[in-house]
Amino acid sequence: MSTPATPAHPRPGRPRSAAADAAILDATRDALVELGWSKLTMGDVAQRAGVAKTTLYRRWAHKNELVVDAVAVLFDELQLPDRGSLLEDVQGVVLQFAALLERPETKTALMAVVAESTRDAALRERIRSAIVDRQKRLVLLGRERAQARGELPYEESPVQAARNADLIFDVIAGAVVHRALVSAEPVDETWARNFTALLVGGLGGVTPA
Amino acid sequence: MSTPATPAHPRPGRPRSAAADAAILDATRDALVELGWSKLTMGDVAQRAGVAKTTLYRRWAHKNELVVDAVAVLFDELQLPDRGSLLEDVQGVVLQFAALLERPETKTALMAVVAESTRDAALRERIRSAIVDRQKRLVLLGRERAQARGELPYEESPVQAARNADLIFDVIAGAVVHRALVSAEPVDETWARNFTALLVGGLGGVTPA
Amino acid sequence: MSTPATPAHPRPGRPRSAAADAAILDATRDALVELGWSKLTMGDVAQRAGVAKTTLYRRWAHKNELVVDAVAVLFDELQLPDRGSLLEDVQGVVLQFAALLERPETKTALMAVVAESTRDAALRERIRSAIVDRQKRLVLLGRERAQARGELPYEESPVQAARNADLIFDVIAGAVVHRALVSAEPVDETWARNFTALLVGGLGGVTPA
Amino acid sequence: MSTPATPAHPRPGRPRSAAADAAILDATRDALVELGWSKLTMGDVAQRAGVAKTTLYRRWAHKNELVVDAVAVLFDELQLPDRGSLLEDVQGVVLQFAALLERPETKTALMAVVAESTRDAALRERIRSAIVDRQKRLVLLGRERAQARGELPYEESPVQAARNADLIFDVIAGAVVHRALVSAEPVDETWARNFTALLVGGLGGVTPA
DNA sequence: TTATAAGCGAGACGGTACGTCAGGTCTTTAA
DNA sequence: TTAAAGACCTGACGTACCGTCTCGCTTATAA
Repeated sequence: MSTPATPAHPRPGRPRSAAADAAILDATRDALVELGWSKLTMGDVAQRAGVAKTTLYRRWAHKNELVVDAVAVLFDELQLPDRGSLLEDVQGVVLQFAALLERPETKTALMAVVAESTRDAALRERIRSAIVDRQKRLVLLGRERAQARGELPYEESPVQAARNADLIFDVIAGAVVHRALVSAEPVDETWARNFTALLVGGLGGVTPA
Repeated sequence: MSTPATPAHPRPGRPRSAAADAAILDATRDALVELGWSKLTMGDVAQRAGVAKTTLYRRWAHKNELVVDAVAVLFDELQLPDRGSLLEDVQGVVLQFAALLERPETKTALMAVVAESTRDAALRERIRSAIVDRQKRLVLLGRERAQARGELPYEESPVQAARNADLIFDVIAGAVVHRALVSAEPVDETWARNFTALLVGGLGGVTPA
Repeated sequence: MSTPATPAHPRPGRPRSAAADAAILDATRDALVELGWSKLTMGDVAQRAGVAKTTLYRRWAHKNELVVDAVAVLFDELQLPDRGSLLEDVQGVVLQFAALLERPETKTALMAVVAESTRDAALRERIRSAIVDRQKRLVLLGRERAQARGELPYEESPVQAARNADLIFDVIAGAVVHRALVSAEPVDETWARNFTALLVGGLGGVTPA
Repeated sequence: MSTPATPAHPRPGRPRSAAADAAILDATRDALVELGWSKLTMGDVAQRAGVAKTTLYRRWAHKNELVVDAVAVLFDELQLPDRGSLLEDVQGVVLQFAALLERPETKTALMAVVAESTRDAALRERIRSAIVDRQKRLVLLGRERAQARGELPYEESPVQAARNADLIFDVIAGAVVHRALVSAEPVDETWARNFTALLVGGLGGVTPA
């Protein structure tokens, strides 16, 4: 997947088909929707993509890496619309994230690759760089806005700021994932409001609807 | 797995071996430690347990159900020691939960079965009844104590109380799981302290170490 | 199957059910008709007979012995009606034997147990005593009649007589079995006439229809 | 098993290994010798041949077809040496055939596949084309020679000639098989002489040693 | 009347082989 | 060198029967 933008000396032989790459990733998402993670097979993906198995393996050595790449792009669609207040901004991103987790591709794939990653450092790194770290931007942006609005104080040190962002990311992402996939309950407006209130106000100040 | 307490008329034929049940669950945990979820095979578990494959399949039709049952009992070890304050109680259970997730059996298995459950309602129900619902006791007990201590107000209605407990459970469990397995960062004393502070005080009152 | 007619001192305990014996043999024949030799299973026979597997195994240790016993009785139905001449007598028994081999029970079972017997001396002996030797009576009777009619000379010695009977038995039985099962062609009146002519007249005098 | 002589456009993909074919058939014969028909397993054959089970199943769907093909070639070794007279020629082929049936591969396999063929038309056809029909050449050649020598008359019609050959084939093959496998008695010089005398001279002219 | 002993139906049990399927690799021909 | 096609090896799958066992129960004879 490391294609140099301008190859100084183009490698000899037939060049790789860019169309194949796209077809494979599309086919992977389709297969995830239809079959789910555990019944998705490399042979089936190759067939859907109209590509030989060798072509697939030349690009992705393992099913889990293929799925991470196929799914990662979906997470980049998440946005943080400015809705005027920290509370509303968080609520908005929670609902967006929940909607993403409702899609069958992500629902079945995310936990599966995370599970695999507990025994595979390379996969863990790929998930982190392709998905997790990229989405921290939402937390950073949200905090910036809240600080600009005066809803949150500025951190005293960059280290503390980073640590803080990580913590908040784990809390928001973790809560939504747990509600949606483990508890298997809907993440609707009500839940999002209650969660946001808890997050902003803390246990002491909780006053759910 | 539903053995009536007092079978009025015991079923005919040779009864199932209780020893086999225990041996299989033990073997499953061992295999999880050594091989992880994805490399665990039914045949291997049977062999480790000194049991025929048919004996295993007679009890558990699928690998994921077997693993849920094998792992569920570990979650029952979680306890909520009374450490004097809500903050310290939460911190304590967070660290306990993190320690549990550090164990190779649970680390590799939990996310995997959750992933499978997204396409399998029966499995989802089994996870809920064997693991999730059983651990909500910790939230309920913690809240009770905090209310007795005057740290938290009493809920106005039972419905609200239940909804509230579910929310808090998702937040705590979700955050710890996300930190430990997705972000793959250690859940140590410092993190636990920061998280607890956030949970109790909310975003506004966050003052991490 | 060696139950003395009048047991001097009947063994203690509950006696074996004679009904079970009959039910098992009937069930075996039924199963042969429906399933054929290779798909017949001990468990299925037991079930058809309304009998536990243990009851079956207490009587017959192996499927092949059971089948020999179940089928042997059918061969005893063969008879040698006196049709007036050696030629016609042979012809008659050939057609009878062919009809027996057309029955699905025997067709599927006979060659199968013979095949098994090539590696199992005990089975070989059982086949010989339960089927083969019992049917030599037909040859002996036929020869007797032919000799009485003056169609055949009397043998010079008992040894030669026995050897001769064995040979003729092998030729008749072998030819019919080979035609019916190996060549898989019908043993009809025409064939029986031609075969009989060849057997009686020899290659030199063959004048088929 | 239908390999076109000159494939105009060779099929795409890796061609099947001819070495695998040979190794499998050899392994099958070895396994027949060591284990016999009923204990021969596809997995074991594959292992002996140093081939994956899938490779085996790609060529032979059933054990019985595999065995027919493995054994058929042995029957092609039968020859009809010119020993000067019809009587001696028949005697010679009888002994050869008996020797072939003494080999453990054929002894255990022949009756077994015939037994299976009673319920499987495709197998029946395979046996006929691979074994039975090919060996009728022996009868045809023997008759030709005898007719040239003036020992046998020429048939009046081709139909009659064919029918006659089939009959004689069934009688010879049937008698030898029955003697060797069903009666389980040796086919030695003496028996061969007696049988030949009976075949040529008929029951009336029988004068065994 | 009560042992004692075997038979019996039911079904669990440890095994072996089945035939299939998926993961990856290798070997063809064509581009 | 890549690509498509498909053969190949490996290893797990879940099932079917095997023949044995362990239950609770029945049915005989002998004490």
